[in-house]
Formats: sequence, C-alpha cells, structure tokens
Amino acid sequence: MPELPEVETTRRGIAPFLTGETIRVLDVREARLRWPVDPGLNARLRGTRIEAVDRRAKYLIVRTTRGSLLWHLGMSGSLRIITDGRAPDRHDHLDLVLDSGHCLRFNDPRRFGFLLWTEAPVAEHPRLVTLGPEPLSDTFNGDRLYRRSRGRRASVKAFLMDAATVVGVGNIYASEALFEAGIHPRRPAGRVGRARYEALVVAVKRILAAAIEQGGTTLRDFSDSEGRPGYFSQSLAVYGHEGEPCPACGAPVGREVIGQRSTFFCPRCQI
DNA sequence: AGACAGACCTGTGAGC
DNA sequence: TGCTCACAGGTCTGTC
Repeated sequence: MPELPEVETTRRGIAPFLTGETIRVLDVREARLRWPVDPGLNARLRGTRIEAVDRRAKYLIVRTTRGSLLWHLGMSGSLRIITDGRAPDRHDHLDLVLDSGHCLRFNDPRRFGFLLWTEAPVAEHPRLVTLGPEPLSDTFNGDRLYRRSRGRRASVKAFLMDAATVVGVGNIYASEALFEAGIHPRRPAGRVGRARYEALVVAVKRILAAAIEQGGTTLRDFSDSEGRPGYFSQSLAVYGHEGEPCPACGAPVGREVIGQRSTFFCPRCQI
C-alpha cells in the first residue's frame, strides 16, 4: 500500500486525533513485525503526551514528551483511528490507546512494517540519518541528481528509488515519473543529462503532490470503518497498464523487471 | 563505493 | 473445488 503520498495522507488523517493526547497503553497482540516490538515499549509510552505527528520519508514520527516512535508501514501496513471500541480484526497487531478513549490501530498482513523507539533526537536515528532529501523540498533538484549520478551504471530507475538519492519514490511513482519525463527506466543513471534530470525532478514533484492532494479527499473518512484511500489506479498513466495504449502515443505499454521490481514504460516515448 | 540477490511474511488471482 | 505458481506498493543485509 504505502508510498509516500499514502503515508502523508495517513499522517494528516491521524494527527488531529493524536496531538495533545496522553497515551494510556500500547496493546501489542503480535510483536513479530519486521523487527520485534520492544517488550518494554508499553512501559515507556504509558502516560506520555503526544506533541506532534511528523513524517520523514515513509516513516511516521509520533513525538512524545519522553521520546519518539518511528512507525513504518512496510508494504501492507495501515493505521486507522478507532472511535467505537470495536474488536480487533485479523492482522490488527497493535493498538495505541489514548486517554480520549480513541485508539490508533495498526493492521499489517505481511508484517513488513515496524515500530521503533528513540529518546535521542529523531533526525540522528540510524534509520533516518542516511536518507536523502524529501522529494518536495528544494534540496531535491536536478543539479543534485545530475552530480550524484555521474559514473553510475545502474539503471536510472534503481537510482531514483535509492533512498540516498531521494526518499519516498517507490515502485509505482518511479515508473510514473520516468514516463512523464520521457526517460527509459533501464537507461544507466550516469547517461542521463542535466536537462533530463531537471525534467525528472519536475515530474516527481508534480506526481507526488497530486497524489497527496487526491489522498486528501478521503481524509474525512479516516475515523470511520472504511477509511482507506483508493485514489490511485485512476490517475496512473503506465503503472499496471501493460499492453494498453500509451496515453501519449498509443504504443502498447511495456513491462519489464528492473532491479527485481515490475517496471512499466512506453517503449516509444521513453528513451 | 556500488551493484545485485536474497531475505522478511501473507494474501490474491490466474491457470490447471 | 482445490492445488500450485507468480506476484504484490519496502527496505535491510550480505556478498562480490
């Protein structure tokens, strides 16, 4: 599920319910996530107040008076606010119960998600310190991509999905942005010129911003039972459209595995 | 350093 | 209906 727009949509959905609340208990029903949930975490969280819910890359950061939770949704995780006390479902592994009576419930069928705790400044956490710039920030620009890519022989798609290059561009949006910029995903990163990297940056920013905006339309439902953003398929130009006509030129959209991930592209428009 | 394969785990849909 | 297989939106780790 989650690429950056989904994580940001989640953040906006849950923040109003969490900010300023005191944590009553962390109820762990299944600790075996990507990394096991720290057995002592509940004791540390209990009674702390939530100051803010931030995001860095695809990490949600729940800042409390004692430290910060780093919450990653992995490949299939989702967070939802529960207001009616309903019983947990299959794969509802964690509840963060608040003094308001609401709870933040984590569901993750594949258990690739994880929850970390740090009492040091979050920006210094080992998982965050190696990350590249946020895609919607000014430090993500064509010049940076151009300079970092010199001499790289791996595909431009793998380069774009490398979190040290820029964070938050997952498999779907990598295909989409390369299509929009007219760059073939298999082209070696070091063989893409400066102007084309400028175009790629514009495409990444436009696509992610649009996806976040569309995710925002479902925010209102977040506290309800069916709160799940369902925007994507409509606005994707090539992802998942193998064999269908390219929206720009009509040639059949191709699919190849690049860097072990399905990649969709137009063999005519992208060079 | 950089490139690549493999690992984690479960669900779903296609094809037989 | 029930089996097997391929595939799924992330990211860390180990090896060359």
